[in-house]
Amino acid sequence: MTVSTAPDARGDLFDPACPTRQILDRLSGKWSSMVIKILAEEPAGEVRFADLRRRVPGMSAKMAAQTLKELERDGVVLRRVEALTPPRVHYSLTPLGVSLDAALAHLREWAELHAHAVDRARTAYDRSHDNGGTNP
Amino acid sequence: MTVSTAPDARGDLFDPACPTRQILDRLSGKWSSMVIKILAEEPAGEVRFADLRRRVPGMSAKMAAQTLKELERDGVVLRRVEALTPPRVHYSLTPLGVSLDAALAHLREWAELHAHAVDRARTAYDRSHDNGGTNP
DNA sequence: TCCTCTCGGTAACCAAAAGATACCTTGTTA
DNA sequence: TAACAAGGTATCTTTTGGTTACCGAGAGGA
Repeated sequence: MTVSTAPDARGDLFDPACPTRQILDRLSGKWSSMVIKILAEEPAGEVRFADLRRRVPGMSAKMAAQTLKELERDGVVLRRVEALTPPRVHYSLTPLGVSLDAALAHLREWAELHAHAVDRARTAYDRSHDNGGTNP
Repeated sequence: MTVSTAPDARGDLFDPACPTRQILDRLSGKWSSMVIKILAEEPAGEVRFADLRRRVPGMSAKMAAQTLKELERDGVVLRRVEALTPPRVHYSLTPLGVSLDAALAHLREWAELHAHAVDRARTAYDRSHDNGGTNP
């Protein structure tokens, strides 16, 4: 069951047949896709908390914890705790997470391929709309 | 802080100047992907403003206008105005937009395929973390 | 011994952005 | 007169992300 007919549970989910919104909502976080990419690129598969933070410059501890918690809740990331005295926490992608990264890779590819086109379109739009020359 | 003036930010997703990140940021809007999907699925190719709003329940007029403007600026959406007395505005995907929709389709496919898995993971997580388990 | 640092977070507070709601325009039609 | 068409603007609230401080244990240096 994907929906429990609760329109006001999380804003307004209108189309139950379109889970794209929910998935993109997860991905819409500032750090989610980056964390997924880091975990996907790790040869050992596992990355420790502080290590992850070092690899994503600018991500605060709070955002790291929050992002990882969300991804763990979605079943995309696995959290493994070593109960040592300084507790070590390792994060890795689940198989689900690996497949998500593969899907995400298509979007990354598109972005890299068409970044220049988007940039050109933006420049042209700004020039023609934002009093670029027809306003003495 | 972070080195934001990296010349080869094109391959570095973790640089804010990376175009891939900007694209993903643009898509992270609440309505962008939905609008793209609506436009992509339209057989006639063009959708009118009020028509689009009717197909996306919950999207306010302001957000519709704002989202469409952003997408138009990115060169993904084309805006055609019929200068009638009640002005008719038609929106359609550009070829760039069509290719973006194709990339997005992979993510949609993933979402539809794994929506139940994500949902299950969430339920399990909530049950074991929130208050379902052992709460001392 | 004391001071500090590390690790994996959490809690409180704060700024900014996103989004929603309400009201406005302009001209025609019912 | 009201409604519709396609928005614009203004204000409000919610969400998001960032900063700082803190915890509780262990380890290292002075």
